[in-house]
Formats: sequence, C-alpha cells, structure tokens
Amino acid sequence: MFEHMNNIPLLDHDSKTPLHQQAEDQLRRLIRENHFREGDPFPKETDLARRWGISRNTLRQAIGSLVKDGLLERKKRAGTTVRKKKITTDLSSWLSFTHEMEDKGIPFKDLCHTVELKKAGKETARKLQIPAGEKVVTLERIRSTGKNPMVYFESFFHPRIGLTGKENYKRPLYELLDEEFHIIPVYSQEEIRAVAASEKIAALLKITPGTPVLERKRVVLDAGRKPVEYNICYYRSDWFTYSIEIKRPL
Amino acid sequence: MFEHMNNIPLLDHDSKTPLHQQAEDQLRRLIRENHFREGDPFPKETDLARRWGISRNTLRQAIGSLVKDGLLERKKRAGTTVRKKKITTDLSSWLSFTHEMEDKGIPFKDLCHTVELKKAGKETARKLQIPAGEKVVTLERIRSTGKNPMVYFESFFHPRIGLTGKENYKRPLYELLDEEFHIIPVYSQEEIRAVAASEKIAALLKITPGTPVLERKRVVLDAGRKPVEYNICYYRSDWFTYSIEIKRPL
DNA sequence: ATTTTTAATATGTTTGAACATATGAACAAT
DNA sequence: ATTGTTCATATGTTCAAACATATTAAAAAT
Repeated sequence: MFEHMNNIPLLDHDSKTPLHQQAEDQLRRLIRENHFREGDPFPKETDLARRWGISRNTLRQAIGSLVKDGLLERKKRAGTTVRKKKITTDLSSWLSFTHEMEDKGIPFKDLCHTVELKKAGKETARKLQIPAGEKVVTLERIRSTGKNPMVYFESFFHPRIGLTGKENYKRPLYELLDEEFHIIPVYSQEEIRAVAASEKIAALLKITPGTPVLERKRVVLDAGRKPVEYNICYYRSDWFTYSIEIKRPL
Repeated sequence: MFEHMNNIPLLDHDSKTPLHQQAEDQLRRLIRENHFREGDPFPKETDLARRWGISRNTLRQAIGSLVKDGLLERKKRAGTTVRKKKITTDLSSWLSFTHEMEDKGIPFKDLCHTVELKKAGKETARKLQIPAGEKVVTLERIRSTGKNPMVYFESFFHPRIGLTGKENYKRPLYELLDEEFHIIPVYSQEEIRAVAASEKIAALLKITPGTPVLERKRVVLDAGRKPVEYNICYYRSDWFTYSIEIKRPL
C-alpha cells in the first residue's frame, strides 16, 4: 500500500509529546487501519526514519514497543512485518466465555444482548481511570445453555479503544478487540465474591432471590497496564464453576 | 542491601549474549531473589551503568523492558523502584493467605488448627493423582480476623513431599515447603463457586446455614505439573473478597 | 510559620556514528 | 542437482554526548 511511502503522515517536531511516542502512535494507527497488509513488510527503518526526520534509534524505540506488545515481528534480514497469527487462540481459555464454553463442548446462546452508550458511574470510572460521567460503550448480556440463563454480565469499554457501539458483538469479544482495534489484553484483575442474588439478578437469571451467585468484577489491562474493560458478572453457581489456571511468572 | 553495590555481579563483556540482555537477566534475578526491599530505590542508572561497564543507554534498554513487564517503576526525580504491588510476581501474595492478609494490613489468627494423617477420599486422591485410601497429611484450619471466623479450609499434601505432620504449620505454608522440602509451586488450578453454607460450614464459620459462601477448590502443581497440594476452602463472603491478578502467559 | 524561588538531580529524549550479525540471493564449485 | 562461498542488506548492539523535564529539597522571601 505504501509503495511510495510519501503517504505516511509526518510527525510534529514542535509538539511536546516525544517523537518516539508520536512514531509509536502513528504506527499503531497505521496498523489498526490496516494500511499494511498483514505479513507485508514494513518500510525499512532507515527509510521511515528519514521520512519522519528522526534518528533510527528513536524509531527503533517505537518499533520495539510494538514488538513487545506483539503487533510486529522483526526478522534479521527479512525486515519488520505485521504479525499474522493473532493471539486470539491464546485468549480462548483465558478470558473468553465463548471459547471457554466451546472448549467444554457446552453449546450456549445469547438470551439478551444490548449495546448502549452510557455515562460511566463512579465505580466504572474509577476502574477505567476516566472521569465519572464520561460516555462509555456498555455491553449487557444474558447467556444460557439450553433455556436456563447461566450468566448475566455488563461490560464497560475504555473510550480510547474507539468502539462505536456499532461493531459486531456476536463474535468473541477479544477477537474483535484484537483484530479490529489491536488491543491485546495482558492482565486481568479479578475480585470474586459469593453473594445472595438480588431481586434484579434473580429475575434475570430466573432463580429465587437469595440464592448464592458468583459475582466477578474484573478489570482487563493491556501490556502498558492501561485499562481496557471493566466487567461485572453474575454466574448461577448451580450450573457453573469458575475455573482458572494461574501460573507463577518469572 | 546494596549500599555499596560492589556486591552486584559483573557482566561478561566477552559473552555472545548482548549486554542489555545480560543486564536484564541480572536485574530480574536480583529482584526475584529479593535483593531489593520492595519500594526500595534501585541504584541510579549512572552508577549501575558504570559498575557494569556499559553505557547508560544500554542499561536503560534493560530497565525499560522490566518496566514494560511491570516489575519496576520509574519516577522522574525519585528514581527507579521495585513495584510494590506484585500480586502476580510474588509468591507470597500469590498463594499464601498469611501474606495476603498481612499485605492488606488485616491482623488474623488461627481459631482452630489440626494436623492429621488421613486416608485420601476419592476426590482428594483424584486431584493428587494417588490411589484412594492412601494416607496423606491433612491440615485443617479456621482463621479469623478479630473474633469472626473468616475462612475454613482443609489441605491435603502429596505424599511424595515427605511431610511428617510434625512440622511447624504456624509459619506460612509455602515458605515451609520451599525452605524445608524445596517444593516450589508454579501452577494453581482453581475452581470457584458460590454455594449456600451447609450446616457444617455454617457452624464452623458461625453464620446461618444457607448464607452464600465462596468455595474454592484448588490443586497446586510444581514446575513439572506434579500435584503438591489439594485444598478446599470456604470463605465468608460478607467479610472477604477473593482478589487475583492474572497475567496472560506469553 | 508559610509561601515562593531556586538549585540539584535522576530520569527522559534524541542524535549520529560505528560495528556486529543473521540471512536471502547470487554465484561458484562439487 | 547439490553443496558451498561470497556479498549485500536490514536489523541488532552499543556508545558518548547533549539537552529536556519533572520533582525534591534547600534557600529565600513573605
């Protein structure tokens, strides 16, 4: 696409934001907007550095960050390319309810599914680290196996991602975020409690109020520990066990 | 600890592995082995670079990587410090209830504490991958904050570890396993449900039967995925929230 | 005593330059 | 045809040097 890469936007050398940051942002955008066919070679470091009027070192700082985030791949002689194999497969057993259920061979479907633009409440704002009242794309879902509702959840997405609310939320969520927005979740901070089902939750899950349900609140972060999603989730515990495997890092 | 940091090992300038890589490895090791008290300042970049005979740039490359991985924190004037909140990295706050509570500044004590040699039940045997009926060291505990029981749990230890039942189980468990038996837990497979407190559990936790409690069953595995411990655990959810941070495996 | 100013300092940014290294491709030898 | 050699090239490593910037702590002014 950028055979003559005169189309690549320039950087603002007078801006207060560092050049390597600008370069990184630009590259992220270019990749996100699919200006590089995946697997396609990037412009050479020397060329791109010259184009942007920055040193090769500075550019490498930017590229290095994207490589660490798994967006790019570098090969010695071959050059730098956009990573083909998305991480989505990895995510399956990690964050995705869809894959989680599929792995267990349990068919399920959405009983209810709404996407809205809501003002962030206090808790949501705090968890996403945004001002309270800011509009966030909110996804609400009830999922079931057979005809029994199994889980109710509400997700709030950080504005910086750029979700419009018009995306196809039927597909696995983290596949969407990865492929369309190049957002790759890395951390998940989870708070889990057993609570008695409130009137509202009980109605949604078609159980009697007071029944124990599993409440999970989680904040999903990217590699830079920037919040991606805040998610509140109630599982019917009579049908569902929350299973995770944790590996000690290092 | 490293007031005169002549104790920090040098780098091998003749090695084929890049210096920034060596530096990164060294730093990882030093952090892992707790040579820096958490929150403690790192040596200054200039000093450490001089000590290792590398340029500040090269050192920064190494540090930058650790920062991206969330092990270090950098502040402009203040210097670089080891991240305090290391839920994922630190073993203590990873599996240990003791440290978990201490980190939150909540004092607690054992209300009840028994160690026995029991025959493994069917479930326990399956999880520990041993024949049912084999004798296993079993630890039973009720722990509380103030006078309210908070958690009841039962732990079964794999026979190969060689526990006699006479060890000092008052100290943090994984400290004991590590130091005395060189068992290092690496994986934790957890199954979490919300259940209504049974008569037995309710009595132990001094709550009314039927109250929602958090049930966690977990199998702890070592690096070779051999079972170390099977643990069943009931938390009073009105007092306790189960918090974890999960990091995506590479 | 409190606020303001100033200076010191550790990290942050950026450059240009030099050399190392892996690898694909062209070429040569078997 | 297969193997080996050479060469060009894009990324990889490392350095020294300079200046920017945020923040703490000391000094000065109120």
